[in-house]
Amino acid sequence: MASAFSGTREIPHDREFIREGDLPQASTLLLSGFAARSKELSNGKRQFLTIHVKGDFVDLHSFLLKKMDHGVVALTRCRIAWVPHEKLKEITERFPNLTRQLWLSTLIDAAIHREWLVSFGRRSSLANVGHLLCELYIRLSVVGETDGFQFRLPITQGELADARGMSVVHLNRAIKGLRELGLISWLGEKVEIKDWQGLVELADFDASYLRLERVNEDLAEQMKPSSI
Amino acid sequence: MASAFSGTREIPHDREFIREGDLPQASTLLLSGFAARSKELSNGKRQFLTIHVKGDFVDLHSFLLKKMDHGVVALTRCRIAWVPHEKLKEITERFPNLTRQLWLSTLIDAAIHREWLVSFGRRSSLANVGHLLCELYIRLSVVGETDGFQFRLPITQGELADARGMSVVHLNRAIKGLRELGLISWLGEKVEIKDWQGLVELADFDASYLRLERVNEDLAEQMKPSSI
DNA sequence: CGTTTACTTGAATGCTCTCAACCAGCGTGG
DNA sequence: CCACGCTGGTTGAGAGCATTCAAGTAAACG
Repeated sequence: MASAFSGTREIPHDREFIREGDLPQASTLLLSGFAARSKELSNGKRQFLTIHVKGDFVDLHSFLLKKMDHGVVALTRCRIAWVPHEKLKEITERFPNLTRQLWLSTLIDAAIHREWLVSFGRRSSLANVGHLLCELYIRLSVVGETDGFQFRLPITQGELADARGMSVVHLNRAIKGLRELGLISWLGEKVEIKDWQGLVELADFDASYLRLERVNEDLAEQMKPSSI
Repeated sequence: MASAFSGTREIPHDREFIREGDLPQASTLLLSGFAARSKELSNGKRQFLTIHVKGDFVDLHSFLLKKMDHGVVALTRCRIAWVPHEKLKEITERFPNLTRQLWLSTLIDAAIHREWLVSFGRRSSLANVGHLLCELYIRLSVVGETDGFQFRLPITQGELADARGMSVVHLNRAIKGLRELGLISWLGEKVEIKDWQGLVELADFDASYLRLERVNEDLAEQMKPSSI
């Protein structure tokens, strides 16, 4: 067979295309657009757990975890492809190398979770927001979605607030603070980091947790050709 | 060979036995005691990322992530065993089933991270602390370290504060609050959950993310006998 | 004993949230 | 074409939450 992926699909903006409690039979790769893993509390509050960009597996973990402990929502229109779990199982039986890369990809997700935990628990609100911008900048640049220090971030402040565990108002003021420090500019969907070094210091950002070796791209590459 | 584990060691209380930046050549299993993954900021603040109990792999992810993005500190005296990464590699080459179980174990770590993210971002301080108590209660009961609704938690409030992303004083008041609601009692190291249902509701706790199938124990079991 | 560590409490400060209002841009229907 | 309603961004104000500083208590230890 030519590819591990079994199909492709468009997801409209704002659709929660994977739901908490689901038992997916396939794992989903984000081909384009932005998505977020999301968890809701019984009081209606929402917390995002990761923001996904082009090239990310959004629920590779469901292959072994079976039941989704969170949903995945399309923050923009998204294009996705998917790999049946059966195929993943076959990969783990026959291709140890690729298996380790898939495993690694989920480990990087966990490393991102850990940085977020530090942001939520111990960073100031400016540093918290700044850290996310650093993370997104690096991840987007790896997949060729940046232009110098600029990138498109088609996400509302309400969504960003859910990604940072704060209220919209407070998030807005944090952005204002970063602007006033001359660290960033933000017009519509266009974000520009005006002072990378300054932002990195403010946010205590160290990119090494992201493993810039283009893991996900390599992954998609390996699963595409007739190697499987 | 008889076992994937290549040795055993005692770690004294309070020792950070794995450090951020390390490149471990082996992964560590906690045989007894409590440990915490820990990250420090340049301003000196500390954030714990998980609390580990008997039976947990504390740095299985270092097998593929190579470089530790956080340290691991012994909260009590600990007994550990370790598996060389070489051995893990061999396992991934020859034992797909065991490989998936190891992978799963790291996925459960990530699921715990996600619950903590929700706690930090969107739960009240009482619910945040309550949620950790629920989590620890379940995890300890799985490894036979509970007695009814009681368990030993030999961890200071300062450490608990680092695990919840709050100040000691505030953590202390949250515990006081839980006590006053009649949900728990806490004398020295003895914690008792007086009203499990009430605590679960307050904390919005759903244990399914922990995968109670005793994953880690099964794992240790499989790696012990002469199957490898 | 005297010292140390951990827990507890009070008080003041500062951070963050909610509520509320206002503005700008955009699409729609009259 | 324009008025209208909608969504998203921005700001002010007050209330409530969480932090820090400081002090006091209690148990553990040499």
